[in-house]
Amino acid sequence: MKAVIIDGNSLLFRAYYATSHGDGPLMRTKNGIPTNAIYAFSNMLSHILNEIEKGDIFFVAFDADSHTFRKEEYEGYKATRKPCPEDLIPQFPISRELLDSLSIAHYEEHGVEADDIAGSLAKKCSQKGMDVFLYTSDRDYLQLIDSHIRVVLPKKGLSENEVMDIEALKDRLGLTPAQIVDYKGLRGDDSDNLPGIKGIGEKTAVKLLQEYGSFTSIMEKKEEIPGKIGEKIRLGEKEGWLSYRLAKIKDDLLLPFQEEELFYEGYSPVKAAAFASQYEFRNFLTRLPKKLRKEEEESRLAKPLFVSSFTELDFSEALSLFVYVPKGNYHEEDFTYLSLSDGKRVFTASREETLQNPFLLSYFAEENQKKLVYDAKLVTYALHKQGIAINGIQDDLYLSTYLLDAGEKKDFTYLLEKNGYIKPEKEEEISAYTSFFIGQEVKKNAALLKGMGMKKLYEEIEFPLTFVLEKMEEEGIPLHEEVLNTYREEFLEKREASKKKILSYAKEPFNLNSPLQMSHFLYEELHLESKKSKGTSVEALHELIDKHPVINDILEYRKYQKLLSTYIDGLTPHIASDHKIHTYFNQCETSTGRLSSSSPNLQNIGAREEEGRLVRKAFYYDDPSVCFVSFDYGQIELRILAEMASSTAYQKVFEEGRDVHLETARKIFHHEEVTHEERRKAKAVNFAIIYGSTIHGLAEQIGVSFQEAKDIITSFYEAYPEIKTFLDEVVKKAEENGYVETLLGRRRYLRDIHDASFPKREAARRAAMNAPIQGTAADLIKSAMLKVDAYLSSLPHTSCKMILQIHDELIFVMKKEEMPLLIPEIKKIMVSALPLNVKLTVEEGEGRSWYDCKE
DNA sequence: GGCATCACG
DNA sequence: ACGTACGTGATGCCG
Repeated sequence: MKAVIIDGNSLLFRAYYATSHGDGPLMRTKNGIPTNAIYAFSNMLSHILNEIEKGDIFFVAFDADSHTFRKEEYEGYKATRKPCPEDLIPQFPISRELLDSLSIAHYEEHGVEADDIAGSLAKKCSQKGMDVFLYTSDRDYLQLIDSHIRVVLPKKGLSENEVMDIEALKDRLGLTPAQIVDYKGLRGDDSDNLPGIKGIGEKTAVKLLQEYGSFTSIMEKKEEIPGKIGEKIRLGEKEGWLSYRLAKIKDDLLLPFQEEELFYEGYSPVKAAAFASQYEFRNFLTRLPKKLRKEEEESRLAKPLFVSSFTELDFSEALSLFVYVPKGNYHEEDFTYLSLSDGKRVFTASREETLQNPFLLSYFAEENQKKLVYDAKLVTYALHKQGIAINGIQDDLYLSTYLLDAGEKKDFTYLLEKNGYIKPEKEEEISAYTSFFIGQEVKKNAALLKGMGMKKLYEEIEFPLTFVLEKMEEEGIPLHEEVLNTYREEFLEKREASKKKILSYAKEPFNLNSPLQMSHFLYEELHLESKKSKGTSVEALHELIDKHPVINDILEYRKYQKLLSTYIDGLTPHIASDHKIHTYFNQCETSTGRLSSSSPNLQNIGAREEEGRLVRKAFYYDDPSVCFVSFDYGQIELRILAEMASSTAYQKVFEEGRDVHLETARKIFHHEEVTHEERRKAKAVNFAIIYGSTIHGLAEQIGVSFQEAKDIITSFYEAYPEIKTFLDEVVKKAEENGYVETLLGRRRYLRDIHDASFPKREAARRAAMNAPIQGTAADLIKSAMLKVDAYLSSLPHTSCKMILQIHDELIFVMKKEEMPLLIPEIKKIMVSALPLNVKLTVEEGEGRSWYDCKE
């Protein structure tokens, strides 16, 4: 049998320094609690756990505090130690939580040190014939070694250890275990501030011990020892004895427990999961050995009661419903399984079984039967796809998990594992287990969201919005393939012409799509040079534009290649059998609260350049009386900045309907008459402010010197001082709380805000400044979408549908005859979607195709 | 699967 | 001494 005994303090210190940097710990939770030592310590523990069996002794000893019997006897004890690092202190109590979460025994006692506790236990275990392993980085422990006791010292990388037994000790130091104490009596110990005998160093100490055997026999024969050394011993006798006594680890403490109480019985995956979740250790659970899971816990967790009829479920409260679509592509693929659970029992049905079960179908349709789901948008779409009506969805675990921390993983297999469940393999099992735990997680999340001030954001914005997005995805947008085909011809021709020109400058043909080969062509073959960038990006190519005619051809080639690959060939396969594009509006993807769009992305269809914009001509309705109508907010992020910063001067610009970039230009250039160029620069300044840009970044962007950029920023903040105050406050908040928030309380955590690396920290600061602005703009348009949707739903006969959202823009399909009623109403709803002080404007455009919506 | 590039707000 | 605008998704190389 094995006994593993750990010096918790020693290993925590070791763990701390191994994972710290000049600037402090390398890890913190999103709330700023340092966790680096705990993390490394937990890795050590899981390492050890992988090497023990149930029934072995597993025990951790700690120092209770610094008042020990040694300190009592000798005031100088450990007096030369550096103070404990500030960021390690809060990790001591957490280390106890960690051990408790793994059901590992630990003990500390006022007045004695961890060594004494560990030493006393080790001796007892040794006497009982157990193999004892003492884990520590403190070499004092070497004195405890005997035929059963070994000391395990961590090596540099922490992943490797050095095991010291009697043999190894003799080999390495030439001493027996008992002589470790003798040695310290003679030599002293700098780290514990033990003086030893003055004038006796390493060499002399070892020599004396080899000659006389022990400290006590040296002292007995002190009068016989000749020369200077004898003199020194007699002179330093008192200090020697003191050091000898203090260096001796107690091995006869009376401990208030029996060894049998320390047998390791395994850990509870639930408790371990709760710890991992609280301190944000993502891989913690996966590193723990499965064989040490507590069985009763595992069975309680992993084995819901499977029932064969869904009528066996308890319907008195909301049921959890999970719908499994293999790759999540619910537009194209059918669901394979769905599961319902009341928290104890689980019922699973295949798609075929579902469709043949009329009781199940009527349960789905019933509004009064409340359902808790993971991804309500998917559930609704997947069921609608089979012609199944679904009502009464009350809560969405996917959405609430996203709101709690947009940066955290939230796919259901991850959540299953994180909560201590085994990782199911089969689709049917995944479905079953996920439905099984949705209920309890949804409740936990609701409480968390409430505590974090996001209850309203969840209940009144995100949750209802998911059904609006579902409708938009189902509705889709018509795309005419034959129009795309005409563009394909045109773009192909132009691309090939450019390709031919480029290759005429090259020695031999090469792959123009390869950045590597392209840069070889530019820099090696043509010997082009530029001051700054080395790559082949648009910016880099512009640097070279005057040096060689091929650059323009490359830019042309790139343009048509992009259009062809992404917007012509990329879009075509997404045209569904109804001749429409059904994009996915991802509601839980971005860190700021924006939506994103994928498969295909309809939020980045050409708009800035004419040829890219042409693609929009392929989006139109066959019925000529049906139009695209777009509404976009003007300078939404700048207005929100003015609002959040409470800058009345900046708000006034908008209130009076003035050109904001022109006004900024006047402020930063200090004159009324502004040139085109000055307005362009001012526009860049406004963006720079929103993006938290540095002076350097701005200088780079608008092509002025560092000093000029600095003056510009200074002038901007002189004109609008509240904006500087606001941005400073936001960064301060990020540093203090670990997160920033939008007007509606949406959070963004910035873990890198305390990072040791300067660039990472700076990036986090910029993100901190931008997130409240971009996120509040997202809050605003989401609120508008809900209100417009409610308005359209209130109209009994309208055929108008909201079909797209592009961050600051909403696009509708509308019958011409309805426009006079709907357009002003939608505008009104959008500009008043949230109660703000700053004035909002919405521009509207309409036309047969998407292209025609803007002039 | 990561990187470079480029489309959008 | 470091390297600089925020947020996305799709495509095509390359190892």
